[in-house]
Amino acid sequence: MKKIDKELMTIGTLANAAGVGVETVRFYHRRGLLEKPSRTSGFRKYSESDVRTIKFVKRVQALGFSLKDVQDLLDLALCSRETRPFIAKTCNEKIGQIEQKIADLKRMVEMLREFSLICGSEASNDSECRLLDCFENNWECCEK
Amino acid sequence: MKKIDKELMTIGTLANAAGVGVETVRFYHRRGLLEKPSRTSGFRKYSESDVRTIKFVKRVQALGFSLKDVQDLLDLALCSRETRPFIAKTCNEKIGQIEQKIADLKRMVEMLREFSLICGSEASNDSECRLLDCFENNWECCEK
DNA sequence: CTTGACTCTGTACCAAGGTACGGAGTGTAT
DNA sequence: ATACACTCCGTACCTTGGTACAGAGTCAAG
Repeated sequence: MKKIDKELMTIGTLANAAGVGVETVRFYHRRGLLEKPSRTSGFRKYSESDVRTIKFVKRVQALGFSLKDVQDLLDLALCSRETRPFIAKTCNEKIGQIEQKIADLKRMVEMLREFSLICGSEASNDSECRLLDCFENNWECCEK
Repeated sequence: MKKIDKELMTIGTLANAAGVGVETVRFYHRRGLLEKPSRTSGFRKYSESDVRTIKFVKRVQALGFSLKDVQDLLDLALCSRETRPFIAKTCNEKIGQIEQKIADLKRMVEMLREFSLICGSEASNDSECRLLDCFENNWECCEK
């Protein structure tokens, strides 16, 4: 049976725990998303915190951010007197970007809802129109 | 001077108007995002509606959707009696996806705001913590 | 002390979404 | 009627974010 060290796991165990492939972990090293791990005799050794890092990467990525963006977030490194202004600045930039995206997505949902309501209901007419056209024409093309 | 036809422009004019490269337009043809244009003597001819299509593609794409997703939206083709149920279904699926994304992004913003407030303000302590850790530990690492 | 699962490094490959290039044809202003 | 910008098609190449070997070394159980 394999010896289980609560604190130090090998790359395979880490990958499994984080729900990614071993190659992905190594790729994240190359990209600098994971810091260089301690090694016992050539094998990389990881802790729970690495699992959390990878899960964080995956979560942020799923929100439409690039690995570069994720890196920025991870690099918001220390809460210290010197780094505070930079942290505040970076956070605010990122917040601005995300809020812009949320606003756009909301408009998109509005658009789809309206399209569904007007063009997808039984009451609508039979004019030929596409989502795109409806959007551009403020839905007039679908109304009676 | 080049003859300007209000209704029919060549690929270069289209690309320029839509803010993309000529090659991108041709690529969109290959992908089926733009329908086959009429041709005068071998040259593709486009109308204003093609400009709008490309802008739409770019907008939706910027929200984190793939070209496949964009194609789905564009293919919500006709408001006719037969296509209505399908339109309603597709719209609702897409709405669900987008709302999920919005919810995730909102949580992300919350997280960043809190981090900025706690770790980026003068009042915070000097403990070393990363965004990631703060997130995982419910911000306790940064509090006095 | 061997065996089998695991790890190492390096390089090659993949899909998406373009971008660039070569060689030929077109069209229009002068 | 010629120059020159624009277009055609096909193919090759680029970046991002991984995946997949190959060939060698390592660990731990039996």
